[in-house]
Amino acid sequence: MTVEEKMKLIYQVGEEVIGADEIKAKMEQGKELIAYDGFEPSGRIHIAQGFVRALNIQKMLEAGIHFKMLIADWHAFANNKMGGDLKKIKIVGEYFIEVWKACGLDVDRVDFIWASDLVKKPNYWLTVLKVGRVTTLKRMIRCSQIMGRSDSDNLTVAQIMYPAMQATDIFYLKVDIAQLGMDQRKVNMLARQIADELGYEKPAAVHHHMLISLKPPTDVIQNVDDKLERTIALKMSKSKPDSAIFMTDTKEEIYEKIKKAYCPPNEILNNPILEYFRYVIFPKFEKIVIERKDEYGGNVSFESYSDLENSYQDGKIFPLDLKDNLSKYLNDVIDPIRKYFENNLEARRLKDAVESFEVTR
RNA sequence: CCAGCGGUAGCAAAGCGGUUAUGCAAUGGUCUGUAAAACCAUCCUAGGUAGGUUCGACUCCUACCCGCUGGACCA
Repeated sequence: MTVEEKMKLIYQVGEEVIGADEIKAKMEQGKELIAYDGFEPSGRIHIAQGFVRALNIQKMLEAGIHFKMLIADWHAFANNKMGGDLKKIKIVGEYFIEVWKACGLDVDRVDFIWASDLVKKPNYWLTVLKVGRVTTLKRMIRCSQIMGRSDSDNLTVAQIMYPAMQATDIFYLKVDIAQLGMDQRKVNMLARQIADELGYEKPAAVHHHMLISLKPPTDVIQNVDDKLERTIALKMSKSKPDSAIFMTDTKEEIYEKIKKAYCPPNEILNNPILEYFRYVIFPKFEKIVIERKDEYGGNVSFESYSDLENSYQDGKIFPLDLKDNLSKYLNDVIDPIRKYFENNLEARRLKDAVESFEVTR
């Protein structure tokens, strides 16, 4: 695979790529690049964290990039997830890995690294302090966005340390590409900025798109000017069941949530239904068929997302037809995962355990 | 450690020793071959915790817990 082809894959993953030249240069030198993502094991897993995440990792692997997945158990602990119960957090972490396996992710080619192990490395905490030394408190607090908090929240000291840990993770995992969601942008930029000063490799950043909530945007969100703020305000939320499709949703739940979802006719911006087609369905199926009754125009098929988008914008597809077909495809995506958990005893035990836990925000 | 102020439903925010706060969210309905918007209805055990006063406490008193602000101590 040529460097150009690899870069193309990277651009498929990233809605934003920072430091593309740096990535390219390293590839041309023949260096094996390391990318990473991290996640807080915190309750349920929605379709973006599960299925879409697996697709993106697979693409990075395809581009010949070594992928490390940091299971941020200590971060989740610091952020009061699962009531701060590390045992539960670990079980949730193991469960997430099972979900990715079920999604067909080639887990043998991914390095799963637990934060609880990483923090034992020599001088990890010294590096956290070093990050702290070169970062003002205000800037660190602004980074609280990465853990789903805002600067107006009453943050604990552990939460203020969290971004410093995450920057340290980037350095300790020897990351060339920080491949996380748009919501993680602020730390990645911090890490880029301080890398030279602290004597670490400067990471490039490939930020993937955040799927927007199925619920309609409120006026408050509409009025937010800052692009990043908007993205974060609009994203799906684990704590709002109707805002997202979960990997564990039943067929009925999928149809119901999609039916209730926001979907303005002819509108292609901020339309969650179209987003699902773009980011979930088209990457999985080369061609999709919108089935509908003859009286509404009969079946139509599309080979690319942009064709579908154009048709929708022109009013050639009625929102409900789009929705019902989306539900069908989503169920096709999730059904094998359901079966995996039904048939695999160990996976099922993890899932049952996770579902018995009370989720804390 | 001390003082002042505060803690009310998922969130925000009032009054009141007895009689519906309210807004947003949520849920149901009407209207559209979806959703949204609009309109109507619903929201069940709201009152930090434990006691006390009282016929009756979210409201008054005491203690404790938590938060905010300021101060003291230390340096």
